[in-house]
Amino acid sequence: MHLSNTEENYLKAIYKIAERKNKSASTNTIAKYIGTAPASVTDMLKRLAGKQMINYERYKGVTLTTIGGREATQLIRRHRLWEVFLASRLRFSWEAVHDIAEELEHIKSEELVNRLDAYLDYPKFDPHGDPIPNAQGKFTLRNQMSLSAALPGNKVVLLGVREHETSFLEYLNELNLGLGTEFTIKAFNNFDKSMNILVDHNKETLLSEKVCQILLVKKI
Amino acid sequence: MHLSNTEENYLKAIYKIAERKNKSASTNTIAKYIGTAPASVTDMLKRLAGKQMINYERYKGVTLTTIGGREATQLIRRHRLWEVFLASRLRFSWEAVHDIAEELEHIKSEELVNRLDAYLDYPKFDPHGDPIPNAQGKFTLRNQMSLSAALPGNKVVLLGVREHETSFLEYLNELNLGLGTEFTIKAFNNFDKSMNILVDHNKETLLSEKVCQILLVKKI
DNA sequence: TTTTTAATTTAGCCCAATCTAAAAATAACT
DNA sequence: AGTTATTTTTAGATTGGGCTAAATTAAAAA
Repeated sequence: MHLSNTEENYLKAIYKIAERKNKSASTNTIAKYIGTAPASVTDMLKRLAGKQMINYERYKGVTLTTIGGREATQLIRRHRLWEVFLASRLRFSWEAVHDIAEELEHIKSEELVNRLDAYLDYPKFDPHGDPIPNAQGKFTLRNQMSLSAALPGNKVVLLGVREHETSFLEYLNELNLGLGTEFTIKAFNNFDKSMNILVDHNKETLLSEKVCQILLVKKI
Repeated sequence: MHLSNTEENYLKAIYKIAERKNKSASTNTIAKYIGTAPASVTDMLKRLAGKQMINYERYKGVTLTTIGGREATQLIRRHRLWEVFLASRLRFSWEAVHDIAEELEHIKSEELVNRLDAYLDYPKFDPHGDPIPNAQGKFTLRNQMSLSAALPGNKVVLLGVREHETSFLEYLNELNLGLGTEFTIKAFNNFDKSMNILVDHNKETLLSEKVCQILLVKKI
């Protein structure tokens, strides 16, 4: 089944929304995610339903069908593999890879993505710590939790981020926080749910609640 | 100036036609090259003229403007660099790289193409022997001639091919002819302008006039 | 339960890129 | 030069992907 770039982007959006909210994706949510008018989303949902990619019933929100889910997973696989290529081979910084991979992910060649996978040595995680599905669509799971769930005194390592926006990643760079960075939680501030952490032995940093929720860590 | 993939393809077509025929490209020629109806070409030519990419006058054929030519050259640069990547890094065969590079060439990022160039060590020629323009758009020139111009007794090396179609390249593979292959011209057959060549010391091969015109060689 | 608000869909329009059929301009022949 | 053939352009339609404004349905509040 041939899908246009736009159709693929809708499937990815539906997949990600469902993943986050853990339920069917609504027209409005999709519109906000893609950045289009809700009316345009309705049109596209009808098309995707016609191609058996989603389960669509008027006013009820949508879910991916089996083949729709497979398409979305493969798209994510391509996106994240290209991110690894851009970061590890072309030396792009982690905040630069996302936008370029948004274009590269639409290149249509099974052979290409599998050869790229092999060339990169079958990486399991992308430069933001997100798992890369294998050719069968299976994700590698890992012990990780939101930083919000960690406690003062815990020593943790940063495994991933839930937000890929350039400005956010640049902010983390300024704080010397990158994948693999280890730090200690010095204090939890109950009134605003912010945290004080110690990264380099030399300076203590304040992280807002929002940032704590975005960071994925593991206790060490 | 933003150009759509389609607009870029038209510029590339005009560039290649002008290169071959050494004059302005006609509507019909472009239509045949792109594979669309002449009427569609006329529409597009008006749009490209509006964007100052071509010099267009009704019924007169078109030529690229300075900026149109620069766009075309950069597109060719991207195409050929991706071909090198696919062949040298991902181990694709020379007949497989063209179609995938047709998609990759449209990825819009100056930074990407320049980093790719560096990663590949600034290659000067692609897997079909075509020269790769540098970041300034300059092509590397080389002493080469069509095999048709070589004479019996000459020993030559294959430097390039003027035709990238999969089936043609597969045909060359069967004849053990690849870039860098050395062979001797045993005979020129005047009645049909075909040639007998000797590749591996073991077997003599007949090449038709058409094939001889397509192959680019250098005397050794 | 009725009313108000919010979400969703329909209706009608636009632009890019294509098409076919018909008209117009140029080129080729006799 | 005049007629025919070819090339190119115009006219009008179609499809994908989008829009706004208005209508409809579902959800929330009174």
